[in-house]
Amino acid sequence: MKDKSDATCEKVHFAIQDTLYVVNGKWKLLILSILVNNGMKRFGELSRESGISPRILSKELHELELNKLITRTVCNTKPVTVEYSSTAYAETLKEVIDAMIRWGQNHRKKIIEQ
Amino acid sequence: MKDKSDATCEKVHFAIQDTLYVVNGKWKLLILSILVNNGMKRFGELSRESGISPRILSKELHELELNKLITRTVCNTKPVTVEYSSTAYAETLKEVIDAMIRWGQNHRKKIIEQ
DNA sequence: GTAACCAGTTACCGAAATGTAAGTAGTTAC
DNA sequence: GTAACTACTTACATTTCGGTAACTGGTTAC
Repeated sequence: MKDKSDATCEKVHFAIQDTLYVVNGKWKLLILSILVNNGMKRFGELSRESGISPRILSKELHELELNKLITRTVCNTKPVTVEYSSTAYAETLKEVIDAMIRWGQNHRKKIIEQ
Repeated sequence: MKDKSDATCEKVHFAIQDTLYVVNGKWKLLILSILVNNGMKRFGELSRESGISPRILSKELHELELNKLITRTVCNTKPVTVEYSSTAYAETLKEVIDAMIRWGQNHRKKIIEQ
């Protein structure tokens, strides 16, 4: 260790693992970025716009809801529609999402330049 | 879409997926955070401090090296030791790493409070 | 009554990620 | 020569992830 105590290192270790545990996989951060940046979406819209199949999307939305990152609202339309929105808590992930978007855009540039 | 064109949404989509592709899995961001925040580490140190088994650590380090995020230096010690360091390019990921550390620490607090 | 739309769910499958345990290879100390 | 240290690699098993296809259930329009 150069400049941090063992305990601090351990905290950092846990912190990263905790975050990864909540937003793991290929899709959760993408779904959140769509909802956080564009507001409410219906199930079908999310599926089409993200390219996620219904089975996976359904599972991911359940998990995000369990972690209080999105809300699910059933609307009294005919046929029924369901609206998914990001919660205020999900806004706290915006920092992570935006950092990843910026890095990905920059990385793509770097790769193309070569 | 509320405030963004389809093309912009698509770019955001790609950007997130690109980032996830480079730092996928349970371990890469943890390894990078250790190297970025604490400087050079040897193979054994990394394995012990992160709790990653040699097999996985070796694979992850190879992939990080391929993406120019770390460098591998063999030292003329007896027995030979190998030093891993983060590159300048890895520093550009610090924004993502630090955002994840902050979010994870805050999230853990939230969970414990309940 | 049959086709269509919405929001899923179920069954099944293959690939990828991760883990454990043991082994390799070079060097040093006793 | 045997044990111990370094840095891995190999073989194997298991778990998790993600994908396709088909199906359910409720409603509406024709």
